[in-house]
Amino acid sequence: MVRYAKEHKQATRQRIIETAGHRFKQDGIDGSGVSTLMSDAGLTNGAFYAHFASKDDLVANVVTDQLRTQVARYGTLRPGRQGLEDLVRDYLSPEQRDHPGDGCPSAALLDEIIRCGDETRQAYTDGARDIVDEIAARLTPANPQSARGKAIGLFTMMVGTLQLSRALSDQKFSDEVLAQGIENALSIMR
Amino acid sequence: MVRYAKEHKQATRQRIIETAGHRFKQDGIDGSGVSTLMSDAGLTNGAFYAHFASKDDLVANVVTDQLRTQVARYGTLRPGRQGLEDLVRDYLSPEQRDHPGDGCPSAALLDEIIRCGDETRQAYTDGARDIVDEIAARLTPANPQSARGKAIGLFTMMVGTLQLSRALSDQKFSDEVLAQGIENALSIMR
DNA sequence: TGTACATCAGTGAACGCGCGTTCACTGATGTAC
DNA sequence: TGTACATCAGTGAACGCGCGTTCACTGATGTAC
Repeated sequence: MVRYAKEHKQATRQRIIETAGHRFKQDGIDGSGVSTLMSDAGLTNGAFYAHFASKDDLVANVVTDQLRTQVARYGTLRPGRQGLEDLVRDYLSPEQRDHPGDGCPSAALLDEIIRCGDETRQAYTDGARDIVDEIAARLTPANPQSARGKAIGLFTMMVGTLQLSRALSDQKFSDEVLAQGIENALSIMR
Repeated sequence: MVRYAKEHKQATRQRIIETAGHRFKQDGIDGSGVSTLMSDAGLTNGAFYAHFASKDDLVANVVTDQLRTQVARYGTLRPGRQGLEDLVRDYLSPEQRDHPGDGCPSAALLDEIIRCGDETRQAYTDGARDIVDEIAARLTPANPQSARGKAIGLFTMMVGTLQLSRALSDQKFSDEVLAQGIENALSIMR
């Protein structure tokens, strides 16, 4: 009765979501056509609508997936503040800046998510909440209230710093922004 | 010999640049078509190419204009840290969040500028330098080195905070992000 | 074991649409005489 | 003072193109007997 392994279509769908995530972060959501996205996944454009109701539907799924991946990173870090410090140094590195496709979805897509539909913004909101919680949990057991405020500050500053460093065409200035970003992040954590 | 006042065409050009700035910040650069931009300025699409070589050319001019306007705001503030504090409170207000068309070009366009051509990114880089200088100048006469680092941190955090607050579909969370953003900004200034 | 059939993930051409851009034209204006 | 002309900011229809989406079809697979 089942001609293909029952995981087959699911796996294809997941592959589309992941390759689309990479492409969206690199070229933008508006800048990535459905044909390109499918070609990235080794398929042709026509198959798209067997997996998603619309491009918007894909976008919402990609945002969910990207933020889940982002949250999952926290599980792989050293415990407590040390792990957070590692994350900051990696996040605000020239490698991250120069490879947006492999990096943080917030830095790459935040502006575009603002103009997306409810489903996508809801998906982003849920993911952002989880990230803030993860950061806050590492900043304290002592004072949860201030930890949460600092977590928001740390997150927003890291996102803004990475974006600014990517926009600057003067590499020296860009490097300075990244380096100062690390200093400022560590200072917020203190 | 001159059929129209010699400032006439210049004034029209400036009007296009300003109305386009508003539209870009509201709907995005990719999301704003040339016909819409011209209609905003009270003209029809055909006249566009009498003023600009291409849409890219307009974008570069808009970015220059927007950042110049942003820098000019600093001249209207109370002197020193007090003026900066006023700016922070205004910048991270629900009004700013809910009216991107009238607000900060960095928060609204940074992601898209990253994917623009050299001319636009150069225009942004020059403007960002001026803004960082303005902020740094207000943070100190005492220690210029650390003031510059703090200025970068303040700027990036404000941009990231405004973007995040706009993306969140949960208003309570969004309000929290803005309020904490003010706390965090004042803390960096200290 | 072999053959006819049902399933369905994926194909690829086609659709209407809005984009950035071009261009022949208009019509209000100031100049020439 | 009046008329023919040159200028040029702006008009609006048209262009090719790539977008998101649709759809009739293919062909590899497992099932039935």
